[in-house]
Amino acid sequence: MAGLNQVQRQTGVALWRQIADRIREAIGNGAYDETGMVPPETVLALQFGVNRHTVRSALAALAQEGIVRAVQGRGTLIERKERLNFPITRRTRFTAGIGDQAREMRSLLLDEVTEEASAEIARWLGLKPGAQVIRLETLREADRRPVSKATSWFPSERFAGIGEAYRKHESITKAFAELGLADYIRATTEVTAAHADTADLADLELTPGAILLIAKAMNTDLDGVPVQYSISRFAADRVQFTIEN
Amino acid sequence: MAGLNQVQRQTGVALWRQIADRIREAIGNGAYDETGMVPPETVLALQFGVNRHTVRSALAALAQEGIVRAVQGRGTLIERKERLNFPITRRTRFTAGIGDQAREMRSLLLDEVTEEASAEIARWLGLKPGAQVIRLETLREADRRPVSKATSWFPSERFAGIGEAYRKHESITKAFAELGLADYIRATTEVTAAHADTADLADLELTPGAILLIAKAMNTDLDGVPVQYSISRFAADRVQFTIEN
DNA sequence: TCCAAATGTCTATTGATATAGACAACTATA
DNA sequence: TATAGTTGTCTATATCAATAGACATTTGGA
Repeated sequence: MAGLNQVQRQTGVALWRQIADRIREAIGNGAYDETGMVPPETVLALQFGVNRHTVRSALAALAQEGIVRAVQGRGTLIERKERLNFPITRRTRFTAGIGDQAREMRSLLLDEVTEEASAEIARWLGLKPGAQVIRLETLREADRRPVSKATSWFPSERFAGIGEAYRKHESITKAFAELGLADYIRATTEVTAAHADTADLADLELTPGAILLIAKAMNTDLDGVPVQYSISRFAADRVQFTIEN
Repeated sequence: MAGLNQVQRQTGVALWRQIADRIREAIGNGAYDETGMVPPETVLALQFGVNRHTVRSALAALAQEGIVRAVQGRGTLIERKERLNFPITRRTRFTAGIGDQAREMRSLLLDEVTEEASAEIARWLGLKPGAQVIRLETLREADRRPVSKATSWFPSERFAGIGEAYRKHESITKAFAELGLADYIRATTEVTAAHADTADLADLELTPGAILLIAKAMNTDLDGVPVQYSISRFAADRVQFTIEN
């Protein structure tokens, strides 16, 4: 519980938002698991050193997100807490990696575009700048809650029709298989964190100030030839990455 | 440059702070590298759709952080942009990993405590709960800028005196070597992201709302016996992790 | 030397944020 | 069926955040 009662003033971040962020994280970390409830508003106000109304603003925001539900006379109940574990290995696959952590996994194809590779994409895929690549915009959900949004690039020639295959199977692995690539390997992953921009806020159903874990990944076939480069943006309060060496 | 002009109102995060965060990130991503300057205030105000005074608040905050410096009549110069790359492999070592990305690396020992292992720490280190462990609190700096703050636990019996050794060498690797452990391996790393709490804000010289990349790591000796468990908190706008498989 | 372009400063006004206090409404339980 | 404990609602006030406009000051180049 220590470290929870820390908020700062005049920083451009409203107190109610700082408090909402702290409570959301505390819930995710399993504090309050014994009671299944958030402490009373008066107690939280005392802990954070703010007025009860300020705490109420924070709880209202969390209720809006569906994380808690206030019941007059009883208290504020915790509705949902989840943090998926996403292992990163040579054999990283999104759907299989989530496995039984969610009952229902969905992968939606938002957009498919054939375009010329930028310098960066060409470098990652080992192509000449300006070579044709297929770009897929995808959204992944676990139990109907958006988990990540990804942009993926594929060499156009080798993987023509991957968009259609992905839409059908809702899986990169199966789409690759349909196009004759039976196996592939995660070569590199770069992880950073940043604030969500407006588009991500909307697609991932987040609130401003929310954090994204960003994974830039390159997959190769068994011969080491790049087959996919992707930039995935994960809602940081819903996932963690695990790297096993 | 796309996606830069996105701010939201009435979210508990002041516009000037949202704008400051976006500009800081844009600088880190190498936008503005051609000129070495941030666009004029009037241009930024137009891009973000806010008043020029609001942009000035954002730039004032960045100037306070030492990232930009405004010069009347000329413009706003970029003073500093850095994002260290931190590779995560079986042979992950902090100091060697940063390598030549910084001229000067420092590792400070803030605190050393011998305590009983919590259930979680005992599990990670393969000890019985309540076994004696040594906890080190450390702060790492690159070119005098704090990069990460870490809490590490070691089996007390095997690594008595590691605090002193670390203080002397400013390196876990060298401290291990002095205590007879010539080599070790990074077994697992868990990566999450969260908002910085007050203690981290102070130690890492961040502003509220700042993001941390959090790496929970376990190192073993060559026989697979755990030798260290650590929780490191990195300033997200100063680092990225790279996982090579 | 002048002028365009940029940052610096000031005043005024509006809306969002935070505090303060009082009381109503509801729940569970003694 | 009281009553303690909790959330819900209302009013009032002070401070911060954002907009708006005007003008000063500095720089660099035509």
